[in-house]
Amino acid sequence: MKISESITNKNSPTMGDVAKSAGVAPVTVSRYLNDPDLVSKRSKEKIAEAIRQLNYVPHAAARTLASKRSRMIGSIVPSLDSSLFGRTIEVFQSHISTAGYNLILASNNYDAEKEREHINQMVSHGVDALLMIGNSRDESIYRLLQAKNIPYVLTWTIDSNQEHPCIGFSNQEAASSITNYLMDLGHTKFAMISGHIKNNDRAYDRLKGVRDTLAQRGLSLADDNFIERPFGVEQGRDAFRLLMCRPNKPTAIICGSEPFAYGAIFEGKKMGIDIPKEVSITGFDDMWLASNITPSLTTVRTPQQQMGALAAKYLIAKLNGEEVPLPKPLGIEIIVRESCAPPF
Amino acid sequence: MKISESITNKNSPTMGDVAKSAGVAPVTVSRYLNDPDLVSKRSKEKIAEAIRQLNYVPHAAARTLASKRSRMIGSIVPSLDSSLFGRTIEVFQSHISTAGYNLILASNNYDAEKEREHINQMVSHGVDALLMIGNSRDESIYRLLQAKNIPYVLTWTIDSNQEHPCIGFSNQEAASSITNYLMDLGHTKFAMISGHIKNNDRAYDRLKGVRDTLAQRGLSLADDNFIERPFGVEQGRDAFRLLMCRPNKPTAIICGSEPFAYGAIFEGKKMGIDIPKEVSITGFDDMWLASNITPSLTTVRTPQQQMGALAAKYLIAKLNGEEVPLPKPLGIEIIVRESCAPPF
DNA sequence: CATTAAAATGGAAGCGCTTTCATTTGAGAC
DNA sequence: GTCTCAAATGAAAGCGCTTCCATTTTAATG
Repeated sequence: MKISESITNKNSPTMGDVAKSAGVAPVTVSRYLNDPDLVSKRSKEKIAEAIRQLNYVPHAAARTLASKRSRMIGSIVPSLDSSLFGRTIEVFQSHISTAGYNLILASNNYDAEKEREHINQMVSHGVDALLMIGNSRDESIYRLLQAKNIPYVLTWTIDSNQEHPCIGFSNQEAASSITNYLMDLGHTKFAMISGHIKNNDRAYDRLKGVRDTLAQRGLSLADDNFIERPFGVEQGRDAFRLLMCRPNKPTAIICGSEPFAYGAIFEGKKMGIDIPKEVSITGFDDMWLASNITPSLTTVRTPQQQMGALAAKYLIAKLNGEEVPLPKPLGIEIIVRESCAPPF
Repeated sequence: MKISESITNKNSPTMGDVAKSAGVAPVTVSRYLNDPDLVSKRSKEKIAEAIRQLNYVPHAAARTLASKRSRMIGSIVPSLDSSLFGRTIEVFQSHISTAGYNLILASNNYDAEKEREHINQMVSHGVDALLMIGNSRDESIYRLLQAKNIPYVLTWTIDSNQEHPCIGFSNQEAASSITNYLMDLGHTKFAMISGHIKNNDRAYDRLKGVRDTLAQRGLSLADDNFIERPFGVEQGRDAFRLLMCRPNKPTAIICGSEPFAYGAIFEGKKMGIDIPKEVSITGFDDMWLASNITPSLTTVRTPQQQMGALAAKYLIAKLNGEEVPLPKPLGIEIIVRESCAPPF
């Protein structure tokens, strides 16, 4: 598309202007834009020329109002501070953009009330579909979306009740796998560093996965070995120090989010604690640092980009009126590296 | 705001419905929404009640069409893959959200043509303002925005010609500072790992900063000591290996982007090259790893979040019709850590 | 060349809101 | 009570597009 200079004063040219200039009716221009097959070759050429000359840009709000389709898809993420959701969103945006949709994005800083407000605003803006992270939100939000007939999809989670379409993986299973892996190595004294459980089903499920799996072999997570913190490397450092200064140290620390694990490893180095000899550390997500850090991090690889791509495909298919099967949970994978060893 | 269930069928309630239910004219409801001071207390109460009962959500597209204000602000970033722009955007979004604006976001993957398309779409969507990164784009884009009277701001850059409002810092000066710092340490054999220069004024300016500053002391950057790569840790590793396998190794490597520096440090460890004894490494941006990595990274701290906040403030003031002075360049700061030392 | 169906086009209504301008209402001053 | 001015309200137009339905044109066929 070319952007040229012939823009008149304040007022942008409208479809009517294009029509006049091309010698056709406005409705023909509309068809040219929305379904070119309905327009003759001759008209097509004249219209194309007029559009170029006038530098016409269709008025999306008017289209939305008339057609009840905004060609916008909304998304609310908990944070853009790490690249975690950024990677999902980037892929998502790229896919929907190819299909002619725009992304309207908000970050809610892990605040449920803010999320609700953002969703409301997005509904008001007439988003055609919505991508959300996780499944910790009020029922009324889903009801609103259903009432307004807005397709939506939840990522980073699965919905065991099959009530909502999810493109994600089982956080519980993932946590379970990594717990089993550590128990297989011989660990019995566990700790977990986790994000805040409240309003965060991912964190909650991971905790549950750890607890249940431990229980299956008669173990448990002592209350003071479960540390809740806001996400971040520094918080991981703090938690690690707290844990390792205790008389009864854990031999394995499961981190519910990767930055915690990085923090633990950094702090271990500073404290002169050998990882994995003295304590094993696991991460969650497999971000780029995991393979580069020393010791490299044993972690769970989550399908960050795949979720973005599949979520986009799902929603677009839905918007095209196709019958889409409820997506299946995605697989996760334990990436074994150097940060874990049998307890000494 | 409460989201309740009483939504009728397909059709959402309109302002007319609210008006009827409240026993006032639609226009009064409009005033209630846009300028409540104009409405009597009695009407206010009735309208509030009606809105709650009907679960009315204003139709943003209709508002946009009628008022010529979309309450959306657009932004195009080169990438969301690292958290670099994510942090700026997160703060930006949070600020504009407080002022009642929504963010419409696209990532263009460092592709100029994609950016142009996205801008066009955003203009079409009637964004009230636009945030862009850097200053490498066709003049016609600026002309379009000016013609449409859409305020915009460029971040991560300054505009020496004062043609465009920028909230940023001088990449050239920043690069110059770090080069001087290294020269002061005694280095004479320099290399640089940089992102692709084309369509990236930030990368270009940093290179220029290095070259010019070197030249001031009679030094220069040998052509094959300048390595251009896509951004990323792996690329940093590759470039580092390439550089350090040469007969005539550099003693200082300036990285135009932080992930390159991380890659260099990781690869240095793998190759058994001592940083900073054998070679000094500098980064650019001061992301969270810089202080945690071993050796910790001497780098330039860029005001990532400040730019987001100031850009939001600037645009909102502009949209409120206030006279806003052209923002001044932001300061940068060299953060000295462990990754640099005098050449041996 | 008439006939018919399909392709291409146009007219008009209306999406849900804001804007402009006109009118009504209320409060205070004399 | 009457007058005045401000506050509060309303009626109507119209933002730029799409949708629905009707009409015209074209191409295909006997």
